[in-house]
Amino acid sequence: MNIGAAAELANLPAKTIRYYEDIDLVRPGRLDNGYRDYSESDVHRLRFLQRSRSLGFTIEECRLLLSLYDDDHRASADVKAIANAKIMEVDRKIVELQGLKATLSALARDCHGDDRPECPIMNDLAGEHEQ
Amino acid sequence: MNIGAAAELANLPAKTIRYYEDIDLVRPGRLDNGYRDYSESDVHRLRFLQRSRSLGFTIEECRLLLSLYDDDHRASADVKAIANAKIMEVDRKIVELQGLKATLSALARDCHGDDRPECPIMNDLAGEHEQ
DNA sequence: CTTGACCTTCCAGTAGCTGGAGGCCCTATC
DNA sequence: GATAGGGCCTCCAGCTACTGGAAGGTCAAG
Repeated sequence: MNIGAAAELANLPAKTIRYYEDIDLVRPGRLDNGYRDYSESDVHRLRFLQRSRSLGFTIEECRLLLSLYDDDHRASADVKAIANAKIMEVDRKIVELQGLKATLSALARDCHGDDRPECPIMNDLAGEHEQ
Repeated sequence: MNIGAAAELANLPAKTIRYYEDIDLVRPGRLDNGYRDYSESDVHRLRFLQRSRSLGFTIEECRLLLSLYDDDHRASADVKAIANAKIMEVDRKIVELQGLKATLSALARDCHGDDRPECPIMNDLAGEHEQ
């Protein structure tokens, strides 16, 4: 099948699929006219990629996950370890963003938000704070 | 003062400061030997930048904030609007990450994590799910 | 035969730096 | 005066994960 059809099935832009081929994540065949030709299993890999990307895994993590996907003798513990590492990473990010939000909210709360220049937010940014 | 001293005071790498000059966020003078020469007010701008960046503002938002910083007749409402927009953005991101975390946690919870290949995480990634 | 949709490759750009090469400047020490 | 070190300079490349666009080949329909 052509790249357009594969893109449809995998829910990925064709551009992205070509990119994935560039970085060796998927290797479709080629037709005589030069068009890429995707098999069912190629499409499975693409769907796997779009799902793992949408879950926040980086390309390199996806590469690792795909190799486990291909490995009949994998240990589910290895997969779980990757997932747990990602969960902790996501969690750190959440905490960081919550901190940001708290700081910004406190600043915004104290700002009159009128037509005068005086502004606690500006004061903070301008250095009225010791790191 | 030299870039090294400015970097120290602003808590930014010298490389980053040169980059900020490249994109016209700060314009230090030059000494006869070609070295950049930072004034107190340059350092204030740099500190402003590092603080706003650390609060999650993009470079373009920092540019806008700096222009308000320079504007004696600014309305604090304009600053507050920028902050509020950022808060909402951060909030959206938090919600997204919490969703990710929930999905990943559910998958990890159901995975035995032993030496056998069977794995609910892999099953999910492989498409045993209808979007 | 032409039109339009689809496919191809290749180049460039996004955000915000960061690393490194190659080379000049400055100060101190021998 | 020579040399060693550290700091400074510019310029180029690379990072992540695509995305847009140009220039051109292919295919099916009318």
